[in-house]
Amino acid sequence: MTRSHPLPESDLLAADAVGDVIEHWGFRKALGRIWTVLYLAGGPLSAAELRERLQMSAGAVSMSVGELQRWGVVRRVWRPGERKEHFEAETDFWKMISRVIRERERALVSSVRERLARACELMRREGGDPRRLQRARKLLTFATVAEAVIGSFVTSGRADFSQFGNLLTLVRPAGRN
Amino acid sequence: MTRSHPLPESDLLAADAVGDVIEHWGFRKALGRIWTVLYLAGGPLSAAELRERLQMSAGAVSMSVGELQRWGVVRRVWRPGERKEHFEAETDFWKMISRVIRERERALVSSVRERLARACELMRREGGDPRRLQRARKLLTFATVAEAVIGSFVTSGRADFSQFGNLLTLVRPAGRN
DNA sequence: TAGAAGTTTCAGAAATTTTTGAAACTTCTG
DNA sequence: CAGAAGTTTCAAAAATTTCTGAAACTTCTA
Repeated sequence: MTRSHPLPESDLLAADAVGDVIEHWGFRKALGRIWTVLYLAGGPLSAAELRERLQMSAGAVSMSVGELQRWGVVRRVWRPGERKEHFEAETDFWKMISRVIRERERALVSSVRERLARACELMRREGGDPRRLQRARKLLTFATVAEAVIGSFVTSGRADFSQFGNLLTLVRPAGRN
Repeated sequence: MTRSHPLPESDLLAADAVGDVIEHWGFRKALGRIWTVLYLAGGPLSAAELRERLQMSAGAVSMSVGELQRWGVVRRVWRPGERKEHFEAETDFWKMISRVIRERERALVSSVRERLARACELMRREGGDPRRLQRARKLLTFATVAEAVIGSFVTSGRADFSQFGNLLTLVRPAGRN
């Protein structure tokens, strides 16, 4: 049985900070806190330990580690002789970030691009003010560029966007830099 | 009085797509829809027109355009002879994006960096497993790099991250790419 | 294989966010 | 200056998200 283990202040601070980042990325704050506690722990913890340290219900821990696993951010590990499941944090930041971008950001931007394309097509057929269509096309171009940038970011494994400089400029009005 | 003007399907499609992007960035979906309607309209619209086209309450329109103005994404324009206020969309994508990043993303990452630094400091004093401190420091390094990258992005006006390649690598484990 | 240990599920509770609608307020006009 | 037109504010309602806790389920052990 696990001894009581009131998370030290320093861990709380870090976990909460990471929680904010993760929330900003559209996940539940709890996911970020759990990952951080596992990461700082340096080794696998059981669901019960997480529960205890983060004061969550059994259900919340179960759902959260489930989601974290689906995102490849936490792994389930088997400890010989232990009855409980244990969980450990993925430590490769790049792996985690690129996966989220690949699966989520990409899906969003591609869906947006598709819908904008459909909107342009509709407008074209409807006829009417050509400048309106022009503006819609500008939105579409932007989405297309964004998609390309994200794709390159994910596949190159590098945060080097310079090759897209001209495309980005394309979208911006003439002036400035 | 404004004639009824049921937003064409194409506009709805586009507005909703942009709404999703904006929601992803942590704003209300309605803000994205309003901006898009204004953007596609190509010229100023009154609150009543927005209200009508987007089927929102007077209060919601007022609050939304207020927020959009605070973010510099929509401007209030005065039309001589008109009693109503009118609003028009900012059209410089870069201006809008960089401002949001400057004011919001930056605030987040800097707050996170500060808190992580505080957590490291606490850990150092508390003593205990030095590897734990090491891990916390790694988080801090990452936040510091992220802050630098964002800063450069905003000030250079360019999506060129290449100069940070080595720093990013610093944070990643040895292997790969 | 009975039962203990551990985990997942999910309906409802709680918390949070967003919207409404109407009153208060402001600004114009005759 | 009275009142009409337009806008903002904000408390309460509605919608949405997240969490809880207990029952159902699974897996291991004796």
